[in-house]
Amino acid sequence: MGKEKEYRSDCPQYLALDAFGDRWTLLIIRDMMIDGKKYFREFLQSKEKIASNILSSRLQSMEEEGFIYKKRDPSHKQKIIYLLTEKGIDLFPILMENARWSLKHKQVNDQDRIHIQTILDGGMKSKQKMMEKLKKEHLF
Amino acid sequence: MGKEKEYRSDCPQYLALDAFGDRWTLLIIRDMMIDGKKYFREFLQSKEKIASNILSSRLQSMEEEGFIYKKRDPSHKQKIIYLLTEKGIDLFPILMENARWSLKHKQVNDQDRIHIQTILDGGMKSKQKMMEKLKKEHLF
DNA sequence: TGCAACTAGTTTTATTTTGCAACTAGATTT
DNA sequence: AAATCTAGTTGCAAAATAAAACTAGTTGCA
Repeated sequence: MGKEKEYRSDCPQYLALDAFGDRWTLLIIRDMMIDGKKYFREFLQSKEKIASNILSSRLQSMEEEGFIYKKRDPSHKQKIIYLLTEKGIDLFPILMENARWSLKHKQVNDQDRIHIQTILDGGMKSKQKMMEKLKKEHLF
Repeated sequence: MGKEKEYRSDCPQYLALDAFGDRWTLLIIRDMMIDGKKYFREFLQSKEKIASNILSSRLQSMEEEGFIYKKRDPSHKQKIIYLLTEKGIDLFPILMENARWSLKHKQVNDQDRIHIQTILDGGMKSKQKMMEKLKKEHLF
């Protein structure tokens, strides 16, 4: 991992998008944060139907970027558990702002609308609570 | 524009990323919101050096999505002014959360760091003020 | 007035990313 | 023992982005 990544600029926006601005990263983070998914097979089953080669590639990049880490499942030799790092958990506010925007401008399904609205209605307190919860579940 | 866009899911995250999750949209929005750019040539000159065919294509998509609109420049028959709609201005909080994340996790240039930190330090009030300013500048 | 520089693109070709579907070797379940 | 599961891998196709050259018209300036 001696390869230094090349950047087109050092602007905050560019650096953020460079880290997680591909088509799938935030969707995988959502699967982990909102739906509690942690296995490769579970991510494959999301509604958006990511291809396995793309999932494999994204998970690797996300690990290299420091958003997630891998753990063996003690109950099954083949199963890998994917967990969020603190850096990954720090993406939660971005997911929330994305969701807020969608609630205002898109036709969102009712279940998600209620769930997201509940978190948003709780303000900063609610957001921090969710993040603390994620830390408890993911950081060992 | 009778073509109904197809969606892989109705999840808020997916709908948001479908609308602005490509490689360039938020960078162009940044150019408009943060750097006050409004002409094609100006966008071409950003540090990330977008290709003109990509810029042309993205601007069209952004207009179709309802983020921006075009206006003739009264002083020059060829010049087109690109302006943000309210829907586009509603992307500002997302840019701010992206920037916050970068300030924490990436090596951001000092000038941007100071500017972004100032806005973030002002909390909700500061954010709303920026958005009101954008509305005054862009909505006619 | 004529030419250079400018305007928002457009075109062509190349590269990268994503998509689709089938496959793999090993582990677990029936 | 065979079927099903695990996290991938592979090969090819489609879509998005990248790079560089080009275009027709407008403006500025000598």
